Amino acid sequence: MERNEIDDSALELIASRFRLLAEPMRLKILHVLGDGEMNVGELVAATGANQANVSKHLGILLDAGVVSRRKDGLRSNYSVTDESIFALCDVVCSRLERQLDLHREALATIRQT
Amino acid sequence: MERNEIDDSALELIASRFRLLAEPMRLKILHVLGDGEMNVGELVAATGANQANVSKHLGILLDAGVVSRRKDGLRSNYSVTDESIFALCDVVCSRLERQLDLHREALATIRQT
DNA sequence: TGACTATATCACTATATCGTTATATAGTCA
DNA sequence: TGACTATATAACGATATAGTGATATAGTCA
Repeated sequence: MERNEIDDSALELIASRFRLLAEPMRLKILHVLGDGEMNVGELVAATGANQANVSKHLGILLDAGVVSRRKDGLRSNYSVTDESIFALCDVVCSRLERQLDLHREALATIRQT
Repeated sequence: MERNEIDDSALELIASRFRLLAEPMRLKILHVLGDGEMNVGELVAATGANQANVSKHLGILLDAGVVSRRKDGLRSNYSVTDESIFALCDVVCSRLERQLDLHREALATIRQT
């Protein structure tokens, strides 16, 4: 492997991590789970989504190792184990806010000329 | 809007930011652009991808405000304007490395028992 | 045991988007 | 002007995946 060349499988790995967060519903689930452990029923109520859909997304997050599952009788309790998720969202939010600020400034500048 | 409820359009905005980085080819282009401004031909050579494909991805990155374009005659020179991209990749890479370490440790533990 | 409940999974449709070929656009230079 | 070049765009097939209704699975409790 050449220096400064990037391994395609590494790229795919990184991309798949971002793909995980590229769905609004998964972001919503993770945000809700930020308050602490919750079972599927509670998540369905909190997100307003279909039970099958919530379960599917939880399965995807579980496979990726972002959340963990604690079974208790009929219930499945999920919680976030990968806190770096929140760091990523913070970076994105800050950047988006800054971008909006810049646009606002640009508009103001145009108006006053 | 309720407190602690998240606006769906905000979720979509954040998700779209992650979606931008959820493609190996775009990550490759951004990584190459990390070394400095480059035109499309150079990027085609550096990535080994099809010209139409590189142009399309550059267009997407441009629309998102992640890169900027400086036209010079026939050439289009692109450069990264949103450095937060690299911060995001760093967080993901660190986390992936850590996850691999944990798996390695787990395997080692099993072996020695 | 049998009715009931919570969750996971299956099968399916709808949609988004990647990569590609062909072509349009626009700048350069003889 | 006309041939040539660099980039952007259009059109299209292939693939991935989100959301949904139906159903399987497995635990609970009378």
